[in-house]
Amino acid sequence: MKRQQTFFTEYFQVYRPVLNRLNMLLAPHNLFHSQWGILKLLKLEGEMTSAEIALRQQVEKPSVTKIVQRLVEMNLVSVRPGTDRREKWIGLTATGQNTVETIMAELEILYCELLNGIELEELESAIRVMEFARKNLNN
Amino acid sequence: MKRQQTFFTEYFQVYRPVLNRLNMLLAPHNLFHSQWGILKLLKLEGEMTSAEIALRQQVEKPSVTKIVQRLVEMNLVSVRPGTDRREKWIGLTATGQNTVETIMAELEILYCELLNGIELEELESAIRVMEFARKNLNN
DNA sequence: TCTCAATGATTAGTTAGGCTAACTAATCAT
DNA sequence: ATGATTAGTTAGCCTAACTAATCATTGAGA
Repeated sequence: MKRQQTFFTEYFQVYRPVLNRLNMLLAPHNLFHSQWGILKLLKLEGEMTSAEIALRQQVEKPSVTKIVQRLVEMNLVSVRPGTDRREKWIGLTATGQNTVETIMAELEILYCELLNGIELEELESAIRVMEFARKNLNN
Repeated sequence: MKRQQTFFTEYFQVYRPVLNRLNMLLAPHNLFHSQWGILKLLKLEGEMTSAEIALRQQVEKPSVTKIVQRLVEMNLVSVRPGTDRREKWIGLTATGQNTVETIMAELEILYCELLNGIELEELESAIRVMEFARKNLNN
């Protein structure tokens, strides 16, 4: 088997375990993985429209609508109309900011634990490989 | 942001694109990602029981039951009773073997394309990092 | 030997989170 | 002004996961 195949085999093999662990960490906050994905995006990049979230998360717009509605109900994000009145700008509430920061701190611990003992240089290589694949996929 | 966090951020960010691409490749074979996961497992490791598939794929047993039922309907896997009559051994049919081989060949091309230009040494690093994380997660 | 807890698998029912198709509302370009 | 495009939503479907409960079989101990 080619090493490229080994890479993706390993990639998929580690996905469920890491997802399960992530969901365990999110459960006390009543959040699921995809909700967290959007919250983190809004934290890192500030408010944006549904369409942009969809693009960034590589899902269709209706999927975003549904998740954002839940996040609004939970008072983690809020929506304000844009000057282009078709647009709705979605951003974190104060509660949302706090929640994201708390979870990020918890995640940092988890992630460091999981990779504790890995050489930094290897980590950088791994990051580069995945960035590379993602750029290739976007074309 | 710590590099460990960057790693996992990048890891999750590449998941949807790569999954979408994989599903595109699987669609002509009328397969979905989770079905493919089980088919590949059976190809690499030979026949096994539902319980073992569940363990290996890190999902609950009822999830396996449902997917295997579909694969049996599609004549890709078959089930034979074990000497312990509670057990059912699940394995690829001849058709299943062929299908898996075909898809593996297609995937090899895709995977090599996606990583074309990456140094082999970097690839090895990335594989090691993910293996390492997976082992850590299993404890 | 008989009982009963443990194990393997299934059934039933629920949920998140994807999708497409079809829609409304607003904007833009002729 | 009007036709096309864009942003977002709604409705309805599907996959793929989950839990709880059930059935059948096994094996170990009284």
